[in-house]
Parts: sequence; C-alpha cells; structure tokens
Amino acid sequence: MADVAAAARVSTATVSRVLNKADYVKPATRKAVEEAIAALGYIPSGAARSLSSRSSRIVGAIIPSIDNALFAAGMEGLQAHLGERGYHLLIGSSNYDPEEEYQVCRSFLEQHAAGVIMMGETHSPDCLAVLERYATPFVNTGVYSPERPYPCVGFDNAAVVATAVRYLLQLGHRRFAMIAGITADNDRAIGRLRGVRAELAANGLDLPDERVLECRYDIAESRAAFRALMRQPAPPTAIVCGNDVQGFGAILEAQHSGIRIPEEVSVVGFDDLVLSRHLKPSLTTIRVPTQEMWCRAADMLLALLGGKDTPRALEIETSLIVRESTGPAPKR
Amino acid sequence: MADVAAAARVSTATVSRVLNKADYVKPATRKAVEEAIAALGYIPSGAARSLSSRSSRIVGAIIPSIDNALFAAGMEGLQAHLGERGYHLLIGSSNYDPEEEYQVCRSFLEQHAAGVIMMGETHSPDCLAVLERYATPFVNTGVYSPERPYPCVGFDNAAVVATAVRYLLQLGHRRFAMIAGITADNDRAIGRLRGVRAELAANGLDLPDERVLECRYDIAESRAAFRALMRQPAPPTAIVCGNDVQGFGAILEAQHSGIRIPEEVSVVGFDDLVLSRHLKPSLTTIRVPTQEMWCRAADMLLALLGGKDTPRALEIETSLIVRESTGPAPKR
DNA sequence: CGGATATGAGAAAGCGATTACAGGCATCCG
DNA sequence: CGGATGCCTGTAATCGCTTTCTCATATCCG
Repeated sequence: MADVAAAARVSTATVSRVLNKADYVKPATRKAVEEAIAALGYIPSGAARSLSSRSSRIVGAIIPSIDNALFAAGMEGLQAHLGERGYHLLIGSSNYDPEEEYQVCRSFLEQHAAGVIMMGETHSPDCLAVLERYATPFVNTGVYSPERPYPCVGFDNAAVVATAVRYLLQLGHRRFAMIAGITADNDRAIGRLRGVRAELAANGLDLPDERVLECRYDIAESRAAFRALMRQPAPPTAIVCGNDVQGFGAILEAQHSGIRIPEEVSVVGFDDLVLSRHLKPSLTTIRVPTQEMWCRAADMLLALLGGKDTPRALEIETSLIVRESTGPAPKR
Repeated sequence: MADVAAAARVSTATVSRVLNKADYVKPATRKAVEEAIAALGYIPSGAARSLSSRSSRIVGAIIPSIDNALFAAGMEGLQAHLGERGYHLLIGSSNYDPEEEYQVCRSFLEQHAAGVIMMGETHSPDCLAVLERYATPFVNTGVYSPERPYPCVGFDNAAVVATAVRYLLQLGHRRFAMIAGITADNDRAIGRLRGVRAELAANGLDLPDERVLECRYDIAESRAAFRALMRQPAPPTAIVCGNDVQGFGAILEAQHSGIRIPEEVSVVGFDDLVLSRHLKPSLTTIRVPTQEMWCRAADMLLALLGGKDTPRALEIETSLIVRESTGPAPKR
C-alpha cells in the first residue's frame, strides 16, 4: 500500500479512501491512485483490512455435505449472490455431526467471519455459545420456526411433506412406508418423518416402525431400503422418501427388479433435483427453491450485519410437483 | 490473547509459543496457558496471524462449477485432506471462464492464500502474472503435461479417452459420434475430443463434424444432443460422451425414446459418477479417482509450500469400467 | 565452585491496512 | 478583507498476533 501511495504521491490514508469508495477524494487524486494500483498490480490484504477495521466481508456457510447436488446448487447460488454484494463465501461441511459443525464454526470465527449460515436448527451448545461470545450473527436455513428465537429461512418440513401425503391419500393409498434420512441430529429428517406420521394419523392411518427405514442419502442404501420394503409380506402401495436421492434409489431399484412404478407402488421424493424430471418414470417430488432459500438467508444475514431491521423468520414457498412416479393405489 | 496471557500469568509471546507448538515451553507453563485458553473460549485471529507471520494456512481451489457431482466430491475430499493438515480450504468457481477464474484467484490472494489449485492448464495471462507477483505457488489438476513448466496432477485426457475408443473398436464399432463438452477455454474437453479423433484416425476412421455435438454438462442438453445424433440418416453405433452427465443424458433419452442401449448404440461416459453404476443400463465409463487426484494435488502444493522437493507432474491412474451401456456393434 | 551452555520467558518491533484527528487551502459571506 | 466553512489530505495510533532480541535462571563440567 505504501508503494501505491508513493507512486500516486499521496498518503496511505488516501489510498485507503479510494479503496473504500467512501469519503471525499478529489477526482484527480482518485484517478492517480487507481492508476498506481493498476500499474503495480496491487491487491489489498484482506487480513490487514479485517484486523484494522474489525470487520470482514466474509460469510461462512455450513452444510452437511458438499457432495450432495442440493447443497452444491445452493452454494453455487449463494456464492454468486454474496459475490455481487462484495462478500466472500467460506464453505464448510459438518457431515451431519453437531461436533463437526462446531469445529467448522470455530474455523470460520478464526477467519473473522462476519456471519454464519447453517443448515437446520440443531446445533451444539458450544457452537451457539461461541457464536454468541464473538457476537457473530447467524441464520438457520431449511427450517421455519418463527416461534424460536433464532433467525431462520426455510419451510416447515412436517407441513410440507404432509401435502405429498395428502395427495397420495387422495389417490387412494392406505398402506404407506417411508424411506427416511438418518434422523439422529437432523431436524429436517425428523420433521419429515413426523409430518408423514401426523398426516396419516389425522386420517386414521398408522405408519408402523417396520415400514420406516432410515438410511443415508445414498443411492445404494436407498435401493436396498426399497427392496426390503417391497419384499415385506404386505408391501406398501406408497413410499415417501426423505429426499430425491432416496427417490432415485427407489426408482432405479424398481427398474432393476422389475417392479412397476406407479402401477405397483407410488414414490415421492423431496427437493426436486435436476435428475428427477429425467428419470423414467420421472419422480413426483416437492420442489424446494434452494438457491433462493440460501440467497434469502444471505440477505437476512447481511441485514442483521448492517443493523437493518428484518423479519427474523422467512418462509420459503415449496410446491408439490406431480410427475409419473405416483398414481392411483393398486386394487387389492 | 492478552487476556489469556494475563489469566495464565505469562506474556503473550508465551501464549503464541503454546499455540504454535514450537519452541521451548515448560510443560507446566503450557498447561496453564492451555487452561486459560479453554476457560476463556479464546479463538486466535487468523487475520492477525497471517499478517504477522506473513503466511497463512489457506489453500484456494478453483473449479469450473460447484454444482457438478464430480467437483463436489473432489472438494469434499480435499477439504477433509487439508483439514487434517491444519489447512483451510477456500472454494471458488470459474464457470469455465478464464476471466472469472482470474477474479477468483485475486480474491484468494486477497485472503492471503498460501497456494492455489486450479482445474486444467488454460489460465488467463493476468492470472498467471498475479500468482507470480505474489509468489503464490499453484498446481493444475485434471491434466498431465510433464513437458510444461507448471506443476500438475492428473492424466492425459486424450490418451485416456483413447482407451475407451479402442474398446469400442474391438467391439466392432466403426461409426462413431461424440457428445463433447464445450471446448472453448476447456483443455480437458479439447483433449478428449482430440483423443477420440486421433484414435479413430489411427484406425483409418473419420469423425466428421456433423457427428460431434458440443453441449454443456447438463442432462437436458445432452438428451437433445443424443436425440439429434440418433435422428441422423446414418446414426452412429457408438457415442463417446465428454463426461458421465452427458452419458446420463444419452441413456435417459434412450429410455424415453425407446432406443435400446447397447443393442442399437453403445454409449461411454467419463468420470464414473456414483449414478453411473445404478442407471439401467449402467454406464460404461472411465473411472477417475477424483478425490485422490485433488488430495495428491494438495500434497504437491504443500510440498511446494514447504520447500520440500516433489515431482512437478504426477499422473493419476484411470481405468475403463465396462458396464452395460456398451456392446457389440449392431449388424447393418 | 565458577563460568560456559542450555533452557524458558518477556519486551518490543513490525505485518498492512483503517480511521480518528488535525490541518491546509479555497471559497464564500457579511 | 477577515474569518467561517467545507472539502480534501496527511499523521499516527491501532487492530491481534508472530518473532527477534534479550535476559534470567537452571544445569553442567572441569
């Protein structure tokens, strides 16, 4: 910076003013500084900046796994969105483990993250404590709980999945099963399971434990789960999956084992990944505008950061996308 | 840090020594400091650290797109690998544009990245210049060019794709087509196209322009490309795809339009994504150990950083995975 | 037992920015 | 024409840490 200042024959303070757009700087001076910057190929030091200004333009996002089309798409959108606003995105993955989430969070704070966006609302006490201690605001995504004190952007997983269940009920299905995500420490997975149970109960139906299989969001495991469900003495006529990847597993396993979807069994997913519309049969699912969700979460976080007032809970609209994997319940 | 020092009744210098593992610190002193750190929930400032030590434990990775299963998996592995070594990973996407790559690179340098890993070997001159100016080492991945001066970890795309072509030739195929990635500014896509052309030429076969369709790594576009190829007056009997996503497009389009794979046409992909083995028919492809590639690239970068000597070009082993999407050329 | 040699810890000078605070110089007004 | 005002720019302290000196103490050896 001193080099730039010398080249432009000004002080470093003036260079700083040019860099930070603010304040009064005579156009001629500004031009001279900008030329010096360009000529020297100068890149300001983010470290020195955030040290000196006690603020960084860094936002951290913690997702369960980068290797998941849903989160990857979200990060792609979030990065672009933050980039346009002059912020940098730090990405970390928690592997669905609150302890890992806490560690990632610490590393973000080490980097002076101005704010953090996390998936879900189940966080370790340590994590919340450290965010509190460093006065770092955060937003939960993928969940909508206006009654809780934490800012969130998302939807009510239980309520949303219930719409899919209602649709299946209308089609005449009475024997349901669920391929659920691992519910341990995963409020979204828990919510979806609870939503299915509740909606069925409201209609006088039961979802017995043997028809709820938990597995990871992984095609091979989901295929195995689907196979196991369909081999039961009285197989379900409708299977609700925790997300689209599990839905893919069901459809692909059906293709391999000759089970006809939706004639023998209907399948619904959750998320509406790109592939869902292309499989055969295409997958009925819940569309979640992921990128929008992350961008709105970023907006909320930036508002919190800027001291602007903002609603502390934002509901994201989802919709049921009916495709080929669901149909009338087979006659028995 | 001063608080910690006060609590442990030592100087900040000693706290620093404890934090940085090195130097002589009496066990009792070390223990006192560590307890103070824990008690106060102290997190050292990465900014101050890298400012003061003129070095950071940050590595930047620039990939074309986060929203691509291949790169996402790579980043997942890379992050874990770097994390184990006490490094942080910064991820940026270039959107296949050298100018964007340059901008991402600048932002990494702003954050004092100690080194950078980039995809491919086609970079803007500005990008190379700025890395040079800030004495920041980098490694190219996904390519193997020992004759070039830049460190790289990957494979020879042309040579690797040629193995798939040879396999198809053995099956009796003579009329080839290719669904290639967009070749502009993409040396991997160019290499794969060149490899197919060269291997065919070596066998006296031609790959006319009308049987080479470029499209993005996107299922919808690839489906359209497959459809277009199969509607030609004399459709190909073998289609080489630029990557697995394009292969998925081919298989899914075939499912929808009733074209039988491999009876009517054989399809090969590239990368071996998880889905490839689960589709029906499953996709013959080239397996690329992505995570290993990125981790080896990280190792090379860290060696460069640490001044250790290391080969400056490392070849990653790939292999042809034969599955159901390829078969003998149909009799005409 | 005295002086050389390790060993452990502190003082203080930066690292590269930001930002009060201060001040120069036109301009403007009475 | 003098002083107030406002625009622009510079000086220097500061951010939280690392790291070089420096020094005190403990250890060792002849």
